[in-house]
Amino acid sequence: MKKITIGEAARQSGVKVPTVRYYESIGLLAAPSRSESNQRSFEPADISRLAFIRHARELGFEIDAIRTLLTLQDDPHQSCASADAIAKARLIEVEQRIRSLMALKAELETMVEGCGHGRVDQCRVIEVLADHGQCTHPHH
Amino acid sequence: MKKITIGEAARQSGVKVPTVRYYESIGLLAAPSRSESNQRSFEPADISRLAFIRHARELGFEIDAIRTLLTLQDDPHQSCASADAIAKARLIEVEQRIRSLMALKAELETMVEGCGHGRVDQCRVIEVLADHGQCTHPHH
DNA sequence: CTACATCCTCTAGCGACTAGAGGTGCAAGA
DNA sequence: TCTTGCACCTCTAGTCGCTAGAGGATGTAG
Repeated sequence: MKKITIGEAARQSGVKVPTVRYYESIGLLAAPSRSESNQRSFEPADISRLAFIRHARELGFEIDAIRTLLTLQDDPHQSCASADAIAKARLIEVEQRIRSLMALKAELETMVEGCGHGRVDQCRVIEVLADHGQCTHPHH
Repeated sequence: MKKITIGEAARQSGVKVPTVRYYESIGLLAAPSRSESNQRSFEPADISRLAFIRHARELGFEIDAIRTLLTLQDDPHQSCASADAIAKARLIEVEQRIRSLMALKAELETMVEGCGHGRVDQCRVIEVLADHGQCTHPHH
C-alpha cells in the first residue's frame, strides 16, 4: 500500500492542495490517516471522491448539494430520487441562467455596436447603463 | 429642495437601503449631506448614479469596472474607448459563460434522462459525476 | 402619547475558496 | 555533511458583494 500524499491526491483529482484541506475541514472528505511525521496519507477512494466533488463543482452544484449526492453515493441501495431531483433543479437553474445571459448578451451587443468610438457624452455604453428604459430586454 | 431619505433613494433606484450605505462606504457613491439629526439627505443625481450602478450590476459588471464607468460618466469629454473596452470584455465573458452553460445543460440532460428512477447503484446522475470520462462534453 | 416604521452605527456572516505567515520534514546534489 | 529547495503542516485573514442582526435614536400617524 503506497502512501498518497496530498500533492499527489491533488494532481490526480484535479483539486488544488489547499482546497483538499478545505474539503476535509468542512467534512466533505473524511480526515485521512497520517504518517509518522503527521502528513496526510490518502487512499485511492479519496481520489475518486475528490474527482467526484470536482466534477460536481464544475457543473455548478453547491457544496450542500454535493454533500447530499455523496451520501447517496455512499449508500447505493437508496432510491436515486434525490439525486434526480438535485440534478433536475440544477438543470432548471442552468436553463434560467442561460436565458438571462442571452438577454444580457443582446443588451451588451446593442451597447457595443452603438458605440461611435467618440467621446463619452455620445457613448451608447454609458447611456444605456444610465437609463434602463432603453434596454431592448428590460426584464432583468 | 426636498430632502430625499435613504429609504426613498432606495425605492427610486431599486438598490436596497443597506446596499446604498455599502456603496457609500466603498466610495462608489459620494457621502451625501446630513440632516440635523444625522440622517442622509440625497440629491436627484445620487438616485441616477444608484440606478446606473444597479443596472450595471444586473449586467454583471464588477464593482471595479463600474467604478471606471462612473469616472467616465463624470467626465463626458473623455474618449469612450475605455467604456467600450469594458463592455466588450464583459460581452466576451458572457458569451463564454453561455457556451459553457450550454455544455453543462447538455450534460445535466444526459444525467437526468438516463436516470431510471431506480436505486442509486444504477443511477446515471451519480455515475456521470463519478466519472468525468463519460461526459458528452468533456471540455470544462 | 403611544406605536411603529425608519433611520443610525457597528460587527459578523455568507459561500467557496485563496493567500500568506511561520514552521517542519525530506530527498538529492556539491 | 551540508545545504538547497520543495512539499508538507497549522492558523489566520482576505476575497467579493453584499446581508443580517444588535442596539439605539428619530420621525410620523392615529
